[in-house]
Amino acid sequence: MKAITGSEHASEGGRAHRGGVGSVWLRPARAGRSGEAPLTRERIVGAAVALLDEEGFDRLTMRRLAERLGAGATTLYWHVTTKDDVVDLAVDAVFGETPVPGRHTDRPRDDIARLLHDWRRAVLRHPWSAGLPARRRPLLGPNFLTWMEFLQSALLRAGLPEDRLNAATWALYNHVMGATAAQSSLRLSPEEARAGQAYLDGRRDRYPTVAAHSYVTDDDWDGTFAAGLEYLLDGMGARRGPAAG
Amino acid sequence: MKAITGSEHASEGGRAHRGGVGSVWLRPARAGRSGEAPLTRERIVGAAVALLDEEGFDRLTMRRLAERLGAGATTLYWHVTTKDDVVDLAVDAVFGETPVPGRHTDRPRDDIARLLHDWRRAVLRHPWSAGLPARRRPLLGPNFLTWMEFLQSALLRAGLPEDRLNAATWALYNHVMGATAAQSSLRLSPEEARAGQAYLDGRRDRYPTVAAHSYVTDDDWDGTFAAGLEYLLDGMGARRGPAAG
DNA sequence: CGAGCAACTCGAACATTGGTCGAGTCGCCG
DNA sequence: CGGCGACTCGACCAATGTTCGAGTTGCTCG
Repeated sequence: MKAITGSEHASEGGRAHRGGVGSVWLRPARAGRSGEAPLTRERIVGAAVALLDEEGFDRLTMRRLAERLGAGATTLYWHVTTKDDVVDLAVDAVFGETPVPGRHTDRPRDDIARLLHDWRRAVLRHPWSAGLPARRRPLLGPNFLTWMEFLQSALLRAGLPEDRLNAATWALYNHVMGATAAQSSLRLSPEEARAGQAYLDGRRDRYPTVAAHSYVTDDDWDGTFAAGLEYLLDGMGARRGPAAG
Repeated sequence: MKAITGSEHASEGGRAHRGGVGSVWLRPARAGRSGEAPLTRERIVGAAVALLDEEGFDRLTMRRLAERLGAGATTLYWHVTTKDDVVDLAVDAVFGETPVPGRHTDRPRDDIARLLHDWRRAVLRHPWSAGLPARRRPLLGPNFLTWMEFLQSALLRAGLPEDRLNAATWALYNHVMGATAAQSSLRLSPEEARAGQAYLDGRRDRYPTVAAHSYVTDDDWDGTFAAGLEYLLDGMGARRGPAAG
Protein backbone atom coordinates (compact mmCIF):
# COMPACT_ATOMS: atom_id res chain seq x y z
CA MET A 1 0.00 0.00 0.00
CA LYS A 2 2.85 2.32 0.75
CA ALA A 3 4.88 3.52 -2.20
CA ILE A 4 8.49 2.57 -2.18
CA THR A 5 10.29 5.31 -3.97
CA GLY A 6 13.82 5.35 -2.73
CA SER A 7 16.65 2.97 -3.25
CA GLU A 8 19.42 1.82 -1.00
CA HIS A 9 22.25 2.06 -3.41
CA ALA A 10 25.65 3.49 -2.68
CA SER A 11 27.04 6.45 -4.51
CA GLU A 12 28.96 6.19 -7.69
CA GLY A 13 30.85 9.44 -8.06
CA GLY A 14 30.76 11.52 -11.18
CA ARG A 15 27.79 12.56 -13.19
CA ALA A 16 25.03 10.06 -13.86
CA HIS A 17 25.84 8.52 -17.20
CA ARG A 18 23.85 6.86 -19.91
CA GLY A 19 26.27 3.96 -20.29
CA GLY A 20 25.83 0.26 -19.63
CA VAL A 21 22.62 -1.64 -19.38
CA GLY A 22 20.40 1.31 -18.94
CA SER A 23 17.31 0.70 -16.89
CA VAL A 24 17.06 3.17 -14.01
CA TRP A 25 16.69 0.36 -11.56
CA LEU A 26 20.01 -1.13 -12.46
CA ARG A 27 21.78 2.12 -11.68
CA PRO A 28 22.38 3.69 -8.28
CA ALA A 29 20.55 6.77 -7.17
CA ARG A 30 22.61 9.75 -6.13
CA ALA A 31 24.26 9.47 -2.76
CA GLY A 32 22.97 12.50 -0.95
CA ARG A 33 25.03 14.65 1.26
CA SER A 34 24.46 14.36 4.97
CA GLY A 35 21.65 16.92 4.85
CA GLU A 36 18.83 16.37 2.44
CA ALA A 37 19.86 17.58 -0.95
CA PRO A 38 17.48 20.17 -2.35
CA LEU A 39 16.73 17.85 -5.21
CA THR A 40 16.32 14.11 -4.88
CA ARG A 41 14.95 11.33 -7.00
CA GLU A 42 11.94 11.19 -4.74
CA ARG A 43 11.11 14.84 -5.17
CA ILE A 44 11.61 14.59 -8.89
CA VAL A 45 9.28 11.63 -9.23
CA GLY A 46 6.67 13.29 -7.09
CA ALA A 47 6.75 16.44 -9.16
CA ALA A 48 6.72 14.44 -12.37
CA VAL A 49 3.62 12.51 -11.37
CA ALA A 50 1.86 15.71 -10.36
CA LEU A 51 2.79 17.36 -13.61
CA LEU A 52 1.70 14.37 -15.65
CA ASP A 53 -1.59 14.19 -13.81
CA GLU A 54 -2.34 17.85 -14.26
CA GLU A 55 -1.14 18.41 -17.79
CA GLY A 56 -0.75 15.07 -19.50
CA PHE A 57 2.10 13.19 -21.04
CA ASP A 58 3.24 15.51 -23.74
CA ARG A 59 3.44 18.49 -21.45
CA LEU A 60 6.01 16.67 -19.35
CA THR A 61 9.14 18.56 -20.16
CA MET A 62 12.42 18.60 -18.42
CA ARG A 63 12.20 22.37 -18.23
CA ARG A 64 8.68 22.43 -16.90
CA LEU A 65 9.52 19.73 -14.43
CA ALA A 66 12.55 21.61 -13.23
CA GLU A 67 10.61 24.83 -12.93
CA ARG A 68 8.07 23.09 -10.75
CA LEU A 69 10.91 22.04 -8.50
CA GLY A 70 12.40 25.50 -8.41
CA ALA A 71 15.53 24.23 -10.08
CA GLY A 72 17.39 24.73 -13.30
CA ALA A 73 16.52 22.30 -16.06
CA THR A 74 20.04 20.98 -16.25
CA THR A 75 20.10 20.07 -12.63
CA LEU A 76 17.74 17.20 -13.25
CA TYR A 77 20.40 15.44 -15.25
CA TRP A 78 22.48 15.02 -12.18
CA HIS A 79 19.82 12.80 -10.62
CA VAL A 80 18.53 11.14 -13.71
CA THR A 81 20.20 10.29 -16.97
CA THR A 82 17.30 10.74 -19.29
CA LYS A 83 13.73 11.85 -19.53
CA ASP A 84 12.88 8.19 -19.95
CA ASP A 85 14.21 7.57 -16.49
CA VAL A 86 11.70 10.01 -15.12
CA VAL A 87 8.92 8.20 -16.88
CA ASP A 88 10.07 4.80 -15.66
CA LEU A 89 10.15 6.15 -12.16
CA ALA A 90 6.72 7.70 -12.51
CA VAL A 91 5.22 4.49 -13.84
CA ASP A 92 6.55 2.59 -10.88
CA ALA A 93 5.01 5.18 -8.61
CA VAL A 94 1.61 4.31 -10.06
CA PHE A 95 2.16 0.69 -9.12
CA GLY A 96 3.04 2.01 -5.72
CA GLU A 97 -0.45 3.39 -5.43
CA THR A 98 -2.03 0.05 -6.08
CA PRO A 99 -2.92 -1.74 -2.87
CA VAL A 100 -1.20 -5.11 -2.88
CA PRO A 101 -2.46 -7.40 -0.11
CA GLY A 102 0.11 -8.76 2.26
CA ARG A 103 -1.26 -12.27 2.02
CA HIS A 104 -3.48 -14.38 -0.16
CA THR A 105 -6.98 -15.48 0.70
CA ASP A 106 -8.21 -18.95 -0.11
CA ARG A 107 -10.05 -17.63 -3.15
CA PRO A 108 -7.23 -16.92 -5.58
CA ARG A 109 -9.51 -15.87 -8.37
CA ASP A 110 -10.95 -13.12 -6.23
CA ASP A 111 -7.49 -12.06 -5.20
CA ILE A 112 -6.54 -11.65 -8.82
CA ALA A 113 -9.70 -9.84 -9.80
CA ARG A 114 -9.40 -7.45 -6.90
CA LEU A 115 -5.75 -6.73 -7.60
CA LEU A 116 -6.50 -5.93 -11.21
CA HIS A 117 -9.52 -3.81 -10.46
CA ASP A 118 -7.50 -1.84 -7.94
CA TRP A 119 -4.63 -1.45 -10.31
CA ARG A 120 -6.98 -0.27 -13.01
CA ARG A 121 -8.33 2.35 -10.66
CA ALA A 122 -4.84 3.59 -9.96
CA VAL A 123 -4.06 3.77 -13.64
CA LEU A 124 -7.25 5.67 -14.32
CA ARG A 125 -6.17 8.20 -11.75
CA HIS A 126 -2.99 8.65 -13.80
CA PRO A 127 -4.22 8.21 -17.34
CA TRP A 128 -0.88 9.03 -18.92
CA SER A 129 0.50 5.78 -17.53
CA ALA A 130 -1.55 3.76 -19.92
CA GLY A 131 -1.02 4.63 -23.54
CA LEU A 132 2.61 5.50 -23.09
CA PRO A 133 4.73 5.02 -26.18
CA ALA A 134 6.21 1.54 -26.03
CA ARG A 135 9.10 1.40 -23.62
CA ARG A 136 12.20 -0.46 -24.57
CA ARG A 137 12.92 -1.82 -21.12
CA PRO A 138 11.13 -4.32 -18.95
CA LEU A 139 9.50 -2.94 -15.83
CA LEU A 140 11.75 -3.61 -12.89
CA GLY A 141 10.75 -1.08 -10.27
CA PRO A 142 10.16 -2.25 -6.72
CA ASN A 143 6.48 -1.38 -6.71
CA PHE A 144 5.91 -3.15 -9.98
CA LEU A 145 7.74 -6.22 -8.79
CA THR A 146 5.73 -6.36 -5.58
CA TRP A 147 2.56 -6.17 -7.62
CA MET A 148 3.81 -8.79 -10.04
CA GLU A 149 4.87 -11.14 -7.28
CA PHE A 150 1.38 -11.11 -5.86
CA LEU A 151 -0.24 -11.57 -9.24
CA GLN A 152 1.93 -14.46 -10.28
CA SER A 153 1.72 -16.31 -7.01
CA ALA A 154 -2.04 -15.90 -7.04
CA LEU A 155 -2.16 -17.31 -10.54
CA LEU A 156 -0.27 -20.37 -9.45
CA ARG A 157 -2.58 -20.81 -6.48
CA ALA A 158 -5.49 -20.54 -8.88
CA GLY A 159 -4.26 -23.68 -10.56
CA LEU A 160 -2.49 -22.23 -13.53
CA PRO A 161 0.23 -24.55 -14.85
CA GLU A 162 3.69 -23.06 -14.41
CA ASP A 163 4.47 -23.11 -18.08
CA ARG A 164 1.54 -20.81 -18.72
CA LEU A 165 2.48 -18.29 -16.09
CA ASN A 166 4.08 -15.78 -18.39
CA ALA A 167 1.33 -16.05 -20.97
CA ALA A 168 -1.36 -15.49 -18.37
CA THR A 169 0.52 -12.62 -16.79
CA TRP A 170 0.95 -10.84 -20.09
CA ALA A 171 -2.64 -11.42 -21.07
CA LEU A 172 -3.92 -9.86 -17.87
CA TYR A 173 -1.41 -7.04 -17.95
CA ASN A 174 -2.29 -6.21 -21.53
CA HIS A 175 -5.96 -6.33 -20.82
CA VAL A 176 -5.74 -3.77 -18.06
CA MET A 177 -3.35 -1.55 -19.95
CA GLY A 178 -5.25 -1.73 -23.19
CA ALA A 179 -8.62 -1.16 -21.62
CA THR A 180 -7.51 1.83 -19.59
CA ALA A 181 -5.55 3.28 -22.48
CA ALA A 182 -8.59 3.07 -24.71
CA GLN A 183 -10.84 4.51 -22.08
CA SER A 184 -8.68 7.45 -21.23
CA SER A 185 -7.58 8.36 -24.72
CA LEU A 186 -10.95 7.98 -26.39
CA ARG A 187 -12.82 10.54 -24.38
CA LEU A 188 -14.78 11.86 -27.29
CA SER A 189 -16.83 14.97 -27.04
CA PRO A 190 -20.50 14.51 -27.82
CA GLU A 191 -20.04 16.10 -31.23
CA GLU A 192 -17.08 13.91 -32.02
CA ALA A 193 -19.02 10.81 -31.09
CA ARG A 194 -21.95 11.99 -33.13
CA ALA A 195 -19.77 12.75 -36.12
CA GLY A 196 -18.10 9.36 -35.88
CA GLN A 197 -21.38 7.51 -35.67
CA ALA A 198 -22.75 9.55 -38.55
CA TYR A 199 -19.75 8.55 -40.60
CA LEU A 200 -20.46 4.91 -39.85
CA ASP A 201 -24.15 5.29 -40.55
CA GLY A 202 -23.28 6.65 -43.96
CA ARG A 203 -21.44 3.41 -44.66
CA ARG A 204 -23.94 1.06 -43.14
CA ASP A 205 -24.02 -1.01 -46.32
CA ARG A 206 -20.32 -1.73 -46.13
CA TYR A 207 -20.03 -2.13 -42.36
CA PRO A 208 -23.46 -3.12 -41.09
CA THR A 209 -22.36 -4.88 -37.94
CA VAL A 210 -19.97 -2.15 -36.87
CA ALA A 211 -22.48 0.58 -37.61
CA ALA A 212 -25.17 -1.19 -35.66
CA HIS A 213 -23.23 -1.67 -32.45
CA SER A 214 -22.08 1.73 -31.26
CA TYR A 215 -18.37 1.18 -31.55
CA VAL A 216 -17.73 4.92 -31.25
CA THR A 217 -20.49 5.93 -28.92
CA ASP A 218 -20.38 3.19 -26.32
CA ASP A 219 -18.79 4.35 -23.09
CA ASP A 220 -19.45 1.58 -20.63
CA TRP A 221 -15.78 1.18 -19.88
CA ASP A 222 -16.32 -0.44 -16.53
CA GLY A 223 -18.48 -3.10 -18.10
CA THR A 224 -16.08 -3.62 -20.97
CA PHE A 225 -13.20 -4.06 -18.61
CA ALA A 226 -15.01 -6.40 -16.25
CA ALA A 227 -16.32 -8.58 -19.06
CA GLY A 228 -12.89 -8.94 -20.63
CA LEU A 229 -11.39 -9.85 -17.30
CA GLU A 230 -14.03 -12.52 -16.78
CA TYR A 231 -13.30 -13.95 -20.20
CA LEU A 232 -9.64 -14.23 -19.36
CA LEU A 233 -10.08 -15.72 -15.93
CA ASP A 234 -12.72 -18.13 -17.18
CA GLY A 235 -10.50 -19.13 -20.05
CA MET A 236 -7.63 -19.76 -17.69
CA GLY A 237 -9.89 -21.90 -15.57
CA ALA A 238 -8.86 -19.88 -12.54
CA ARG A 239 -9.90 -21.73 -9.44
CA ARG A 240 -12.52 -19.93 -7.40
CA GLY A 241 -11.97 -21.70 -4.11
CA PRO A 242 -9.18 -23.45 -2.19
CA ALA A 243 -7.57 -26.43 -3.87
CA ALA A 244 -9.45 -29.59 -3.03
CA GLY A 245 -7.33 -31.83 -0.78
CA MET B 1 -6.55 -8.44 -49.14
CA LYS B 2 -5.90 -5.39 -51.23
CA ALA B 3 -5.15 -2.18 -49.38
CA ILE B 4 -7.61 0.61 -49.90
CA THR B 5 -5.64 3.77 -49.53
CA GLY B 6 -7.47 6.41 -51.44
CA SER B 7 -10.70 8.12 -50.76
CA GLU B 8 -13.48 9.24 -53.01
CA HIS B 9 -14.05 12.61 -51.52
CA ALA B 10 -14.55 15.80 -53.45
CA SER B 11 -12.23 18.73 -53.14
CA GLU B 12 -12.65 21.39 -50.58
CA GLY B 13 -10.67 24.38 -51.81
CA GLY B 14 -8.15 26.19 -49.68
CA ARG B 15 -5.50 24.71 -47.51
CA ALA B 16 -6.28 21.63 -45.42
CA HIS B 17 -7.23 22.92 -42.03
CA ARG B 18 -7.14 21.56 -38.53
CA GLY B 19 -10.64 22.72 -37.67
CA GLY B 20 -13.75 20.77 -36.80
CA VAL B 21 -13.95 17.18 -35.76
CA GLY B 22 -10.50 16.24 -36.78
CA SER B 23 -10.06 12.62 -37.75
CA VAL B 24 -8.45 12.34 -41.19
CA TRP B 25 -11.25 10.13 -42.36
CA LEU B 26 -13.85 12.76 -41.76
CA ARG B 27 -12.02 15.21 -43.99
CA PRO B 28 -11.67 15.08 -47.77
CA ALA B 29 -8.40 14.27 -49.45
CA ARG B 30 -7.03 16.81 -51.89
CA ALA B 31 -8.75 16.91 -55.23
CA GLY B 32 -5.93 16.30 -57.67
CA ARG B 33 -5.51 18.17 -60.90
CA SER B 34 -6.26 16.30 -64.08
CA GLY B 35 -2.79 14.77 -64.22
CA GLU B 36 -1.46 12.96 -61.16
CA ALA B 37 -0.18 15.52 -58.75
CA PRO B 38 3.44 14.94 -57.82
CA LEU B 39 2.41 14.45 -54.23
CA THR B 40 -0.69 12.57 -53.13
CA ARG B 41 -1.98 11.11 -49.93
CA GLU B 42 -1.21 7.66 -51.28
CA ARG B 43 2.40 8.45 -51.99
CA ILE B 44 2.76 10.10 -48.59
CA VAL B 45 1.36 7.11 -46.77
CA GLY B 46 3.52 4.73 -48.72
CA ALA B 47 6.65 6.68 -47.93
CA ALA B 48 5.63 7.04 -44.31
CA VAL B 49 5.17 3.31 -43.87
CA ALA B 50 8.51 2.62 -45.51
CA LEU B 51 10.21 5.17 -43.32
CA LEU B 52 8.57 3.82 -40.20
CA ASP B 53 9.51 0.28 -41.08
CA GLU B 54 13.11 1.15 -41.77
CA GLU B 55 13.80 3.61 -39.01
CA GLY B 56 11.13 3.31 -36.37
CA PHE B 57 8.54 5.59 -34.94
CA ASP B 58 10.59 8.37 -33.54
CA ARG B 59 12.59 8.83 -36.70
CA LEU B 60 9.39 9.67 -38.55
CA THR B 61 9.75 13.37 -39.15
CA MET B 62 7.90 15.60 -41.48
CA ARG B 63 11.20 16.73 -42.90
CA ARG B 64 12.61 13.28 -43.35
CA LEU B 65 9.36 12.13 -44.87
CA ALA B 66 9.33 15.03 -47.30
CA GLU B 67 12.93 14.45 -48.24
CA ARG B 68 12.14 10.85 -49.06
CA LEU B 69 9.43 12.12 -51.39
CA GLY B 70 11.71 14.66 -52.98
CA ALA B 71 9.53 17.47 -51.72
CA GLY B 72 9.82 20.37 -49.35
CA ALA B 73 8.70 19.71 -45.83
CA THR B 74 5.98 22.32 -45.97
CA THR B 75 4.39 20.75 -48.98
CA LEU B 76 3.15 17.86 -46.88
CA TYR B 77 0.87 20.19 -45.02
CA TRP B 78 -1.13 20.78 -48.15
CA HIS B 79 -2.17 17.12 -48.22
CA VAL B 80 -2.32 16.46 -44.53
CA THR B 81 -3.12 18.71 -41.63
CA THR B 82 -0.91 17.19 -39.02
CA LYS B 83 1.73 14.61 -38.41
CA ASP B 84 -0.94 12.66 -36.58
CA ASP B 85 -2.83 12.38 -39.82
CA VAL B 86 0.12 10.65 -41.37
CA VAL B 87 0.23 8.19 -38.51
CA ASP B 88 -3.50 7.50 -38.72
CA LEU B 89 -3.14 6.84 -42.40
CA ALA B 90 -0.15 4.59 -41.86
CA VAL B 91 -1.96 2.57 -39.21
CA ASP B 92 -4.85 1.99 -41.53
CA ALA B 93 -2.40 0.82 -44.16
CA VAL B 94 -1.28 -1.92 -41.80
CA PHE B 95 -4.86 -3.10 -41.52
CA GLY B 96 -4.86 -3.04 -45.29
CA GLU B 97 -2.14 -5.66 -45.26
CA THR B 98 -4.18 -8.02 -43.16
CA PRO B 99 -6.02 -10.57 -45.27
CA VAL B 100 -9.72 -10.32 -44.49
CA PRO B 101 -11.72 -13.23 -45.93
CA GLY B 102 -14.59 -12.30 -48.19
CA ARG B 103 -16.93 -14.69 -46.45
CA HIS B 104 -17.28 -16.63 -43.25
CA THR B 105 -16.82 -20.35 -42.88
CA ASP B 106 -19.09 -22.39 -40.65
CA ARG B 107 -16.46 -22.42 -37.96
CA PRO B 108 -16.60 -18.89 -36.61
CA ARG B 109 -14.04 -19.48 -33.92
CA ASP B 110 -11.47 -20.50 -36.48
CA ASP B 111 -12.35 -17.46 -38.55
CA ILE B 112 -11.64 -15.23 -35.61
CA ALA B 113 -8.43 -16.96 -34.65
CA ARG B 114 -7.14 -16.85 -38.20
CA LEU B 115 -8.01 -13.18 -38.60
CA LEU B 116 -6.21 -12.27 -35.42
CA HIS B 117 -3.16 -14.38 -36.19
CA ASP B 118 -2.92 -12.78 -39.61
CA TRP B 119 -3.37 -9.33 -38.21
CA ARG B 120 -0.70 -9.98 -35.64
CA ARG B 121 1.68 -11.01 -38.38
CA ALA B 122 0.99 -7.78 -40.24
CA VAL B 123 1.60 -5.75 -37.10
CA LEU B 124 4.84 -7.59 -36.45
CA ARG B 125 5.97 -6.62 -39.92
CA HIS B 126 5.37 -3.00 -38.88
CA PRO B 127 6.32 -2.99 -35.23
CA TRP B 128 5.86 0.74 -34.79
CA SER B 129 2.12 0.27 -35.25
CA ALA B 130 1.82 -1.42 -31.91
CA GLY B 131 3.12 0.61 -29.04
CA LEU B 132 2.14 3.91 -30.54
CA PRO B 133 1.43 6.63 -28.01
CA ALA B 134 -2.28 6.58 -27.27
CA ARG B 135 -4.26 8.18 -30.05
CA ARG B 136 -7.05 10.52 -29.22
CA ARG B 137 -9.30 9.43 -32.09
CA PRO B 138 -11.12 6.21 -32.80
CA LEU B 139 -9.88 4.22 -35.77
CA LEU B 140 -12.13 4.90 -38.71
CA GLY B 141 -10.05 4.05 -41.76
CA PRO B 142 -11.58 1.88 -44.47
CA ASN B 143 -9.17 -0.97 -43.96
CA PHE B 144 -9.71 -0.98 -40.25
CA LEU B 145 -13.47 -0.95 -40.67
CA THR B 146 -13.36 -3.84 -43.11
CA TRP B 147 -11.31 -5.79 -40.61
CA MET B 148 -13.61 -4.84 -37.78
CA GLU B 149 -16.71 -5.75 -39.71
CA PHE B 150 -15.41 -9.24 -40.24
CA LEU B 151 -14.34 -9.63 -36.64
CA GLN B 152 -17.61 -8.45 -35.17
CA SER B 153 -19.83 -10.46 -37.48
CA ALA B 154 -17.73 -13.54 -36.76
CA LEU B 155 -18.14 -12.95 -33.04
CA LEU B 156 -21.90 -12.82 -33.39
CA ARG B 157 -21.86 -15.99 -35.43
CA ALA B 158 -19.79 -17.57 -32.71
CA GLY B 159 -22.70 -17.08 -30.37
CA LEU B 160 -21.59 -13.98 -28.54
CA PRO B 161 -24.52 -12.02 -27.12
CA GLU B 162 -24.90 -8.65 -28.80
CA ASP B 163 -24.50 -6.70 -25.61
CA ARG B 164 -21.05 -8.20 -25.20
CA LEU B 165 -19.87 -7.36 -28.65
CA ASN B 166 -17.94 -4.25 -27.77
CA ALA B 167 -16.37 -5.84 -24.73
CA ALA B 168 -15.24 -8.85 -26.72
CA THR B 169 -13.95 -6.73 -29.56
CA TRP B 170 -11.89 -4.55 -27.27
CA ALA B 171 -10.53 -7.54 -25.38
CA LEU B 172 -9.32 -9.18 -28.57
CA TYR B 173 -8.00 -5.95 -30.00
CA ASN B 174 -6.11 -5.15 -26.84
CA HIS B 175 -4.67 -8.63 -26.65
CA VAL B 176 -3.17 -8.45 -30.11
CA MET B 177 -1.94 -4.91 -29.68
CA GLY B 178 -0.53 -5.51 -26.23
CA ALA B 179 1.17 -8.75 -27.13
CA THR B 180 2.80 -7.40 -30.26
CA ALA B 181 3.78 -4.16 -28.56
CA ALA B 182 5.47 -6.09 -25.78
CA GLN B 183 7.17 -8.42 -28.19
CA SER B 184 8.54 -5.77 -30.46
CA SER B 185 9.58 -3.27 -27.84
CA LEU B 186 11.17 -5.73 -25.44
CA ARG B 187 13.77 -7.12 -27.76
CA LEU B 188 16.45 -7.30 -25.12
CA SER B 189 20.00 -8.01 -25.99
CA PRO B 190 21.45 -11.10 -24.31
CA GLU B 191 23.36 -8.91 -21.87
CA GLU B 192 20.30 -6.89 -21.04
CA ALA B 193 18.31 -10.04 -20.38
CA ARG B 194 21.12 -11.42 -18.27
CA ALA B 195 21.42 -8.21 -16.29
CA GLY B 196 17.68 -8.11 -15.72
CA GLN B 197 17.53 -11.68 -14.54
CA ALA B 198 20.55 -11.12 -12.32
CA TYR B 199 18.77 -8.18 -10.77
CA LEU B 200 15.79 -10.40 -10.04
CA ASP B 201 17.95 -13.20 -8.71
CA GLY B 202 19.47 -10.76 -6.29
CA ARG B 203 16.00 -10.11 -4.93
CA ARG B 204 14.79 -13.67 -4.94
CA ASP B 205 13.75 -13.41 -1.30
CA ARG B 206 11.40 -10.54 -2.04
CA TYR B 207 10.09 -11.76 -5.38
CA PRO B 208 10.52 -15.52 -5.46
CA THR B 209 7.81 -16.29 -7.97
CA VAL B 210 8.83 -13.61 -10.40
CA ALA B 211 12.50 -14.51 -10.13
CA ALA B 212 11.76 -18.17 -10.72
CA HIS B 213 9.75 -17.78 -13.89
CA SER B 214 11.91 -15.96 -16.40
CA TYR B 215 9.82 -12.84 -16.74
CA VAL B 216 12.65 -11.02 -18.46
CA THR B 217 14.29 -13.86 -20.33
CA ASP B 218 11.30 -15.65 -21.77
CA ASP B 219 10.87 -14.97 -25.45
CA ASP B 220 8.24 -17.43 -26.60
CA TRP B 221 6.05 -14.66 -27.95
CA ASP B 222 4.16 -16.89 -30.33
CA GLY B 223 3.20 -19.18 -27.51
CA THR B 224 2.29 -16.30 -25.23
CA PHE B 225 0.07 -14.79 -27.86
CA ALA B 226 -1.63 -18.04 -28.79
CA ALA B 227 -2.30 -19.00 -25.19
CA GLY B 228 -3.83 -15.62 -24.39
CA LEU B 229 -6.02 -15.82 -27.44
CA GLU B 230 -7.24 -19.25 -26.40
CA TYR B 231 -8.06 -17.95 -22.95
CA LEU B 232 -10.16 -15.20 -24.41
CA LEU B 233 -12.00 -17.32 -26.93
CA ASP B 234 -12.60 -20.05 -24.39
CA GLY B 235 -13.85 -17.50 -21.91
CA MET B 236 -16.21 -16.08 -24.47
CA GLY B 237 -17.50 -19.54 -25.17
CA ALA B 238 -16.89 -18.96 -28.86
CA ARG B 239 -18.69 -21.62 -30.82
CA ARG B 240 -16.38 -23.92 -32.74
CA GLY B 241 -18.90 -25.21 -35.25
CA PRO B 242 -22.10 -24.13 -36.99
CA ALA B 243 -25.03 -23.19 -34.78
CA ALA B 244 -27.12 -26.26 -34.02
CA GLY B 245 -30.54 -25.94 -35.65
C1' DC C 1 41.16 26.89 10.72
C1' DG C 2 41.78 25.92 5.91
C1' DA C 3 42.68 23.08 1.76
C1' DG C 4 40.71 19.89 -1.11
C1' DC C 5 37.41 17.30 -3.06
C1' DA C 6 33.08 15.27 -3.90
C1' DA C 7 28.40 16.54 -4.34
C1' DC C 8 25.61 19.29 -6.56
C1' DT C 9 23.70 23.42 -9.49
C1' DC C 10 23.06 25.94 -13.61
C1' DG C 11 23.18 29.29 -17.89
C1' DA C 12 24.29 29.09 -22.50
C1' DA C 13 24.28 26.64 -26.38
C1' DC C 14 23.11 22.97 -30.05
C1' DA C 15 20.66 20.40 -33.25
C1' DT C 16 16.15 18.96 -34.16
C1' DT C 17 11.26 19.08 -34.12
C1' DG C 18 6.06 20.29 -35.59
C1' DG C 19 3.92 23.85 -37.59
C1' DT C 20 2.76 28.71 -39.90
C1' DC C 21 3.20 32.58 -43.24
C1' DG C 22 3.16 34.40 -47.36
C1' DA C 23 5.08 34.48 -51.64
C1' DG C 24 5.49 32.07 -55.37
C1' DT C 25 4.72 28.49 -59.70
C1' DC C 26 2.09 25.56 -62.66
C1' DG C 27 -1.43 24.41 -65.97
C1' DC C 28 -6.04 24.34 -67.37
C1' DC C 29 -10.43 27.09 -68.93
C1' DG C 30 -12.39 30.93 -70.58
C1' DC D 1 -3.92 36.12 -72.87
C1' DG D 2 -5.63 36.47 -68.19
C1' DG D 3 -6.99 34.67 -64.22
C1' DC D 4 -7.79 31.33 -60.82
C1' DG D 5 -7.44 27.27 -58.28
C1' DA D 6 -4.16 23.71 -57.26
C1' DC D 7 -0.05 23.07 -55.46
C1' DT D 8 5.00 23.98 -53.77
C1' DC D 9 8.33 25.86 -50.80
C1' DG D 10 12.01 28.81 -48.12
C1' DA D 11 12.29 31.31 -44.09
C1' DC D 12 10.96 31.48 -39.73
C1' DC D 13 9.15 30.41 -34.75
C1' DA D 14 8.89 28.54 -30.30
C1' DA D 15 9.81 24.40 -28.08
C1' DT D 16 12.34 20.22 -26.92
C1' DG D 17 16.14 16.74 -24.96
C1' DT D 18 20.64 16.92 -23.87
C1' DT D 19 25.65 18.47 -23.32
C1' DC D 20 29.45 21.53 -21.85
C1' DG D 21 31.95 23.59 -18.69
C1' DA D 22 32.10 26.67 -15.20
C1' DG D 23 30.53 27.54 -10.89
C1' DT D 24 28.98 26.84 -5.66
C1' DT D 25 28.40 24.39 -1.35
C1' DG D 26 29.66 21.95 2.61
C1' DC D 27 31.85 17.78 4.74
C1' DT D 28 36.45 15.74 6.03
C1' DC D 29 41.00 15.42 7.12
C1' DG D 30 45.18 17.59 8.39
